[in-house]
Amino acid sequence: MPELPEVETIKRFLEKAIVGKTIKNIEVRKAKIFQGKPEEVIGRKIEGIERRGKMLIIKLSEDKALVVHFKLTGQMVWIPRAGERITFGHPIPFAGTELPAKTTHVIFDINGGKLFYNDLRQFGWIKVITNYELRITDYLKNLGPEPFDKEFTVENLQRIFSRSSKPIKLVLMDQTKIAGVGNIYANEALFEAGILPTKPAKKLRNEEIKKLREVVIKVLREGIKYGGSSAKDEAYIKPTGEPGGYQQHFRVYQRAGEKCRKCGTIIKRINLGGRGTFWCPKCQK
DNA sequence: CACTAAACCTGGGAGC
DNA sequence: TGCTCCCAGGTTTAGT
Repeated sequence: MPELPEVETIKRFLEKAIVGKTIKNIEVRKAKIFQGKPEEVIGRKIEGIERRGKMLIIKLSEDKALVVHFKLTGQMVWIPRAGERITFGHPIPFAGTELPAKTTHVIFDINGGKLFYNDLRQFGWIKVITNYELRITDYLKNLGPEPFDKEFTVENLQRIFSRSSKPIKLVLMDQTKIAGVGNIYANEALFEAGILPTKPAKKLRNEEIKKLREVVIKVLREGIKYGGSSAKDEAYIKPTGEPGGYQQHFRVYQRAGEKCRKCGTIIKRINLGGRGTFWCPKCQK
């Protein structure tokens, strides 16, 4: 799912919707998704929402936090309590259906409304951890730099790329090297940079690395601006229940057989590292 | 060590 | 209708 822009969209919404409120109850409908004890969370106040890579972190009072990974099809939908004044967003109950849906696996009862965790393919998870574990736990500690942070420099990327002969697309998507870039934004960034997805990372010229850094930031910002990508209904939607809009702007992703928006050449598709990989044979070298 | 395929799940859509 | 196959915003693990 959700890559950096989608998780960031969820983060920004939840900051407005639930920070300062208290978790009154949790209903766990699928035990493997909620990893921890509900009683360690019930009664705690939501103090802040953070994002690291593709993970959402909900900071709670008394040294606890929830870490959420949405994987491919995780969603969080906020439904305000009846009568609750809605000051932003326009909640649509899950594209017209009632919540909980059959894909709803965890329900947070929060004063002011309910937060639903839906996940069609059930790959995602929610972990309850302490702030200490937040600092040392490997799935957070081993992440590479955030594309919007100051460590995301050309020099760092030169070092990272020079050490790998793997296709550049696989390196872009390696979370231990760069945090938050997934299949959609890797495909889109490589098109914008004019670089073949299969080009070995160590063969990128300095000019290409400089350009790639810029367009990674650019496509992620665009994704956030449009509220993320909702290429399919059952995967990512915004916490309001509405789809994101970035799929309208895809340059190559899932456009195999269609014309390149820049030059008209037919977009190609191959399987690279088990993932659909799309590119324009004329614009990307 | 590097690379690939399978696993975890539930669909939607195309083709026959 | 229905069957088979491929596809899907991610990551880990087993196998070569």
